[in-house]
Amino acid sequence: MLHVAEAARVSVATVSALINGTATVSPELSQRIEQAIRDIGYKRNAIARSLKMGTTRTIGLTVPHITNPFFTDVVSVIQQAFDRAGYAVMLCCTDEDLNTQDDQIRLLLDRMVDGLIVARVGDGQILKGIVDDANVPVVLLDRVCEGVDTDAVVLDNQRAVFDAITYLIDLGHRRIGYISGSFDISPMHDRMAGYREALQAAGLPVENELVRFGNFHEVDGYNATMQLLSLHDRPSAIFSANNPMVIGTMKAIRDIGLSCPQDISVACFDDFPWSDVFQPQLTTVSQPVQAIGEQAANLLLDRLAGNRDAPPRKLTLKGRLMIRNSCRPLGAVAQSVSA
Amino acid sequence: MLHVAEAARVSVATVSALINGTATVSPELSQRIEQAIRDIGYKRNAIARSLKMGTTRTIGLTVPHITNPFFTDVVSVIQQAFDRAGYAVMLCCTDEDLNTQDDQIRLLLDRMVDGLIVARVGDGQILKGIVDDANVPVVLLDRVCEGVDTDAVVLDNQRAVFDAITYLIDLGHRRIGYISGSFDISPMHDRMAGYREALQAAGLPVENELVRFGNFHEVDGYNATMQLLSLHDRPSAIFSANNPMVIGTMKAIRDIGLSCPQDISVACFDDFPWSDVFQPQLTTVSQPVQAIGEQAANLLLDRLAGNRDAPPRKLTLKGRLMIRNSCRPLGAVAQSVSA
DNA sequence: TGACACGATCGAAACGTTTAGATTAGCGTT
DNA sequence: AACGCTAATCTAAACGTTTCGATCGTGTCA
Repeated sequence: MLHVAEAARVSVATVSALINGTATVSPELSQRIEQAIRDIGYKRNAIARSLKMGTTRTIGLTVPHITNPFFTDVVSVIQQAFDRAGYAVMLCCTDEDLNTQDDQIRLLLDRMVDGLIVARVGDGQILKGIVDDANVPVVLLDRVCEGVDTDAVVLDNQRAVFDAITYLIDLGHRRIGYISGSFDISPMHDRMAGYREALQAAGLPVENELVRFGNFHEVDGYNATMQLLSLHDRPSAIFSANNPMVIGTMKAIRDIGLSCPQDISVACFDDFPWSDVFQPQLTTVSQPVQAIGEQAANLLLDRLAGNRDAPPRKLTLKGRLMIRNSCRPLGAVAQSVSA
Repeated sequence: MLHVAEAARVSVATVSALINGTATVSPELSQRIEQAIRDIGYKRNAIARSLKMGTTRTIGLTVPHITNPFFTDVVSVIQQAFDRAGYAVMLCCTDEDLNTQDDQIRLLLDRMVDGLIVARVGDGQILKGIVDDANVPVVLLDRVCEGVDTDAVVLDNQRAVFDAITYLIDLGHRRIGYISGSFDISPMHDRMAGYREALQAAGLPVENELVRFGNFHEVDGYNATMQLLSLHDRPSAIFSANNPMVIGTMKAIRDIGLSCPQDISVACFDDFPWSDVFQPQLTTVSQPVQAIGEQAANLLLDRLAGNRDAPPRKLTLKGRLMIRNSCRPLGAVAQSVSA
């Protein structure tokens, strides 16, 4: 900018005023300055600007896994929204690991991001501590924490799973295996509650042997399914509480020599883009990824626009059960349906 | 830092020296400073540091679509690699749009990223122009441009498609439909060349009506497939040159009332994580995503470590044909195979 | 004892912006 | 002619670091 000012024979203040439109500058000087900018190929240094202004127009986004199609879609939507608003987004994947998450959030705050969207992992307290003393707005995505009182957009997980399990029960299933992620994040807690609620509403017992836990990865779904299928009285249906794990479920079913839905019905959380093309077409709980991403972005953009003092807002969206052909009717129901 | 210095009754220079280990500071002062840092909860301002040092320890990464599983995987690997190296990564999705890409690269350069990994879109010249006068190292990912002479990691696309098409020919297919992305990026060019080469090597004609173009999206694959299937003498096999488009292909086949592989064989570029679980299990060309991501990261990290003047390096990796059950033997071959 | 080297510490400039406040010029009013 | 007002422009400080060179004791050696 100094060079531009010299070349145009004006002060840097005038150059700055012209570039930012913060003051009127005469047509004559404007022209000289613009010419100089072109000649020199000047580009404003955003770092210096950030230092002075105290804002980077950059936000941080952390998700557990970008390869999980739910997060992939949400990240994509969020990225577009901030792109439109002239913000850059720094992406971090925490790999469902608490320490990684802490490091990455610190890395982002270090870099002076203006805001944070976090699909957190693990204990909320640590996150709370980190976030409290960095004074930036935070939006929680998909997963809330009790201790942290801030904007959030989540799904009505309990209701969504309730609907899915009730659907299975209506099909005649009585022993329904359930594969959960670990309980330290809210959705897994709520989804499990939906499972229990549906069973209880139908007067069915909640049997511990039918509930397995995994750490969100395909291999965890595989192992959990293997265990469920080895039970003396094995379930006739399996619900997987997250998307990558259901791939493990399908592989286990295949490896054990069974087939879906003939031998065992399967449903899961989170829709796949291709789920109605290949066989079996999985019945899934579809999250409104577009809305989730947009709402999260809007909440943060609103804070960034200056609305700092509004009380925390929590948006709860509804999932939708996408019924396809991976669950088959059982027993009496099968007959009445096929009749 | 000023406050820390005051609290510890030392100069800011000494605080800086201690924090960065750039000079020895006596145990006594060290202790006072560390205490002050804890008391105040001081965190170094990375923006100010960047301004002074001229480096942000941040890189930019642009891909056409994060929802394309190939890019999802590669992004994930790259993110991990830079995370390990203490770099943040800013992610942009260009949506296969040239203007968006230009804007985003400018946005990234504005923010003074130390380097750039680009899976470019469109004409290389514009990219070249932008990149030339921002003086940062650039690594091209997946797609090279003629004009731009810089580090790159790509696949041997021609060979990979040659192998896939040859496989189809060996199965007895003679009319093989081919759905390409638009030609302004190198892989589409090379993949098409592989298609032609395979046909010619087998003495088969390259028929224009069997080649369709799309813009990488599912809907494009759908339309292209509809056209191919409406031909008077329709192909017995279809190869889709990218991954999202093959979903469209499968939907078109379903909607038209045909089935794969009984009525028509399908193969495509890029593997899916779930491709061997659902039916039909797609035969695909699998790219070594882990290696691609790591190599790209390494090339850039090497430049960032100071190796600026080495000549451009171009790494070419090999794809692998994953044969599954979406292509069936035809005619005489079918008999000899089943015999 | 004086000269000297060395280690520890500090002062101040620099990175490239933004912006508050000062200055200047031009013009209309009284 | 003196005055004030406005619009245009400039000067200089500030943002929070890093780092060069200067300073100041202290101990060593001749």
